[in-house]
Amino acid sequence: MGSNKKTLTTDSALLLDNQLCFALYSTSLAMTKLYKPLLEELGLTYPQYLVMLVLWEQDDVAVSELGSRLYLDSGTLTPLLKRMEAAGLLARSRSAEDERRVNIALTEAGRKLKARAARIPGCVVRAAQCPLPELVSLTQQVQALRQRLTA
Amino acid sequence: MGSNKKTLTTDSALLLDNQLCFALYSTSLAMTKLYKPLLEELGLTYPQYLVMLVLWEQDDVAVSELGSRLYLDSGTLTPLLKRMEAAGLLARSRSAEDERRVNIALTEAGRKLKARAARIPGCVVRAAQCPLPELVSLTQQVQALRQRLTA
DNA sequence: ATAAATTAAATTGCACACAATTTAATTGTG
DNA sequence: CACAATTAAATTGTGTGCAATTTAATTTAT
Repeated sequence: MGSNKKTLTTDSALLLDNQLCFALYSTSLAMTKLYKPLLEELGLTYPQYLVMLVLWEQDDVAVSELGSRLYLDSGTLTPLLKRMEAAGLLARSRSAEDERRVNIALTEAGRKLKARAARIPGCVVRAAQCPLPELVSLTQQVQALRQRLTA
Repeated sequence: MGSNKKTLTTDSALLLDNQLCFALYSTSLAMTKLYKPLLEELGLTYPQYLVMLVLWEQDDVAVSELGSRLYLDSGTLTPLLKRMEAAGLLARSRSAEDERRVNIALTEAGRKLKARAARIPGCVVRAAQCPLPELVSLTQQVQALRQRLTA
């Protein structure tokens, strides 16, 4: 009985649909697909949109600052920011005080894009077909989990 | 006042930390990083581990079946499965009944790997520092969201 | 029965993610 | 002051994800 129970437990722990990690992974990818057509109108990919969210909150930040807000490293951000610079959304410039740092600042076109992005959150909430309080609660639970995982 | 309220609402809707999508995205990436050292011992990447979870539940499935279980397409799965075949974990073979299909079957080494993977869920739950019932509840909420998004 | 439509994988091309390394600048220590 | 340690970006290489297309097999409709 004892070993039988252990086997059952082990098996159920390896079931795909019992995995929180897979729920997060597949739902995050589904979210990205939902954003895709909305962001295509703005000429942004989903990670680029995240960069814009940071910059619309606080312009002129270092790459490392973007990285700590988004949990991404320079290996991801450097090429991504170069593409966004080529698209005319932002400018990359070495900091004068600390030559190691590269500051990222929105261009006028980048700032203006915020107005066109304003409708996106509403579209997403509608697609989620879920009461706003539940979405807020779910967001907080997932953030709390992230905090424990990155601690 | 009316336009002021609208502006405030729009702004808060674009705050990074109010985005469920970003919570899911960043937490999913954090989860993947948590798995990385555990899976490295087994010679698996995280998406490859997901393939193994499916195959340990049901061996000998078509690529399309894997895709619908994992919400991934052949563009992702084909090269991934070729790497797993090269690693000796599974075999790819054209179906006799339907020559369009490619069946994926575990090798003996692939089946045996399940025993070594058995300890992984426990490690992850421990790292999440979260009561099991809460993890189960969160999993179900995220799955429900995925269902609404993919509907 | 056969042409058109559909389906299943594979392929191609692009954009992430990230570990590991490199380069360059700054900080800390004796 | 010199020099080791640290820090910030960039680079390199591997492995996803996915849209769009291609190839080949099967199904459907006529």
